[in-house]
Amino acid sequence: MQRGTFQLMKSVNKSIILNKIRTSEPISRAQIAKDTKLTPPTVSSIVKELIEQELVRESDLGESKGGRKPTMLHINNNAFYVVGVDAGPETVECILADLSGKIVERVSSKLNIPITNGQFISILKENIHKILHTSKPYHDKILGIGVAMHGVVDIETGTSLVAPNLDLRNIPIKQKLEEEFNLVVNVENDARAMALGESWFGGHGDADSMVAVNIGRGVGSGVVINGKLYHGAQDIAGEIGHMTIDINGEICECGSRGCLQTFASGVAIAERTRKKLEGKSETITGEEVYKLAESGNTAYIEILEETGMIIGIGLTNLIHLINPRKIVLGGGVMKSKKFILPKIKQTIEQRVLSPAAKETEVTVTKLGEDATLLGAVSLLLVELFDPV
Amino acid sequence: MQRGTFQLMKSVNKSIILNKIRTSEPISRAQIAKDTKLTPPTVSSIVKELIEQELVRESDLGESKGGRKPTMLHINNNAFYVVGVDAGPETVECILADLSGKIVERVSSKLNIPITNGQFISILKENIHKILHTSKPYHDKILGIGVAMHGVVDIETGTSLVAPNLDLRNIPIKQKLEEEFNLVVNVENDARAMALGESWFGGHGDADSMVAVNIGRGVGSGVVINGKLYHGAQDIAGEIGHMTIDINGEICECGSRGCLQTFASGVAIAERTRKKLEGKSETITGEEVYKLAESGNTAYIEILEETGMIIGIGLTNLIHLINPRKIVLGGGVMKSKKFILPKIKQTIEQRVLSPAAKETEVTVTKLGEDATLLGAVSLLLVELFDPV
DNA sequence: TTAATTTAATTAATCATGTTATAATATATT
DNA sequence: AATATATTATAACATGATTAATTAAATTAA
Repeated sequence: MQRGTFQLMKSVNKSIILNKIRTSEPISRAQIAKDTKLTPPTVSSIVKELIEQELVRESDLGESKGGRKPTMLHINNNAFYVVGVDAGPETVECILADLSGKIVERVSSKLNIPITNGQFISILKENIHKILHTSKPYHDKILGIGVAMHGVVDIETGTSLVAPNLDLRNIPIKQKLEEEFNLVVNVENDARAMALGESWFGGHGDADSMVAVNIGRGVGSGVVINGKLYHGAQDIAGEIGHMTIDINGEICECGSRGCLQTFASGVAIAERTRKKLEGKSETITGEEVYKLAESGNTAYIEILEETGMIIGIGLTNLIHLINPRKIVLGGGVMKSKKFILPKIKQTIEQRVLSPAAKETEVTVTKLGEDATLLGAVSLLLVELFDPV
Repeated sequence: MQRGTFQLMKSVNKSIILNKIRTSEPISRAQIAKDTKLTPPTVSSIVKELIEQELVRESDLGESKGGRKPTMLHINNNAFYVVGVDAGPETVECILADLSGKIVERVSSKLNIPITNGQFISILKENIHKILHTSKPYHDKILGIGVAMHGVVDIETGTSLVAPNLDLRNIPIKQKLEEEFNLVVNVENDARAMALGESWFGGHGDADSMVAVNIGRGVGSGVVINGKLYHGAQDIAGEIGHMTIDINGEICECGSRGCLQTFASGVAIAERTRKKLEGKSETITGEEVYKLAESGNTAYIEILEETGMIIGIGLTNLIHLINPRKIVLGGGVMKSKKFILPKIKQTIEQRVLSPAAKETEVTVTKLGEDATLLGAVSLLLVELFDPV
């Protein structure tokens, strides 16, 4: 357990002030003191340090409230930059972003499967080199590299233990990239990174807890409690995709029956459509189901609504167990939000036990395609803003 | 957020030391310093305070390891006492326990249903008065009253919002008892209290996370993370009983279909038995199923094994979402552990995704009948030992 | 205008509490 | 007996929050 030291005391306060500025800028020293209950001298001295570190800057004076005008404070978004990598099952995307999540550089590559561990690492390196090459002016301001990797990740060592879609195992991502770039590297599962990015950049104020669920090729989620990712004892907390909701259901790729993923993933929706509506040999994709529904075809609308209902059941189970303040949904399947989201909400409303918890806010991510990339970036920002 | 103050620093260290003594007594000051990384003077000065507060006492000298003999420290279990109340659906039990959980007084009453809010409060008061009457020597050492109440509880106000089996609502337990006894009163849901008691008294060392599941009349659970109960945003975290595991299952009393509770509770087991094995009019209780299984009747054994398998599916969902270090099972149904527990373990082993998480330790509570009562007691001990 | 009042921020003195260094004590080993 | 080592205590020091006083700049009242 963390000892009580002077450093602890200070870094707690520093983190409180920094986050206050981040979430409420522009804000004056006096206002920070009022809101955080810290005393004015404490706020002043810490702000002074933050300004010296260039993390915070002063701007023009604010409006007076019957006395001296306050000097307003802001985060200096250009103080530092972070490299964010989204290593998905088909592509590697790579960005350079500032502290506000503004993307200043972007490159990407397709992955040619099959691929070896070495080739995969090479592609990561190549992309990051490209980003660094085109962004020389920022070089001494780069905090590190955040990698959002699909599959199972060991966070301690930054190793991808299982990357199912690439059919790779035990890729020492952190080690190889730290060797190559001499920068701090944090690796995290992609759904979890997305959750952190959502909590960081999604404009959720200081919601104490949040779960972000990615519904696409698979179904994954990340749990954020008090601004930090909750991993659980063996790093599988939030593994919602293989939650059994139908003990007699279809067999899942994991070997069990009736996992949420066998109903809700893009592939599963397509499959269900085929069974219900088309001849067995017919092929249809999730995307096409959405388009047909969008064009007003009620049979396809029903399929999507049913999907929403089932996702709602899964989320009700999640609410009953984790009871987060907010749930944020993302991923390809949520492109059909028009049909799916209302049913999800309705199902939760009907099924959640406690009247208070029925209010759990369920929304679709506003970060769109870049949610995971920004999540990768936030893997490093958390260390800067919440070092405790 | 908690500010960084000198008090914080100190209470963090105090709590570290107190818990170290609690979990490792007898232990010397020097050993505490080594184990906790605190410096010897810090340990000495805090221990001095703890001895002055009578929370800690010195005993005889320990064995020398080549130098001065260490003076060993212990928790002074008789320094304080706590009243613990288990307000179940049929009875009210009430104990006085010391800091080690040793029960020194015990009384209980049957509840005659129907009952009013006023009558219920009266019975609580009556029981607590009895306990206090027979334990006068301890009076000035009583820390407070912990109440484990079945149903939905608002922890802030200490109000029982819904007590389904008594058919009562909005009972202001905390307020009424604080008025009557002028002692601190903490109220908590019974399954959660049991979880805290298990983590406190169950000999789990310092497992970082634990879920205790009560399977009896209903199915409930409590989640303990870092020694503290995790409540979630609206106090329903751990509500495992109404987790849907069969979207096409039987209708549950909550209105949904296929909740875990419709398979695993004592009543549900009896019902399933009737459907499978007996004529419709036949009545059999969960207890009888166990006895018949115990006597070697394979049909009944199968029913219990099936129950174990289903509970295993529910727990697998829980592991995937919360991923606790340990799961502890209690409640009436676990009397059939001989038949149920192996199947639970087997199911988890088969279904959990990550090899590491398959190792999640699943055990039956060692606290037995008193788990919930000791949980009620621990509601106050947490404040004493972990004030941060 | 000028003086009084209010709000903002800084400075200096103080206090709480952990850390470092040293001393005191008791025991085991040689 | 001499030396080394473990345990605990004490004194001097360092860190960083807090309190109180001070300066600064604006608004409001006279």
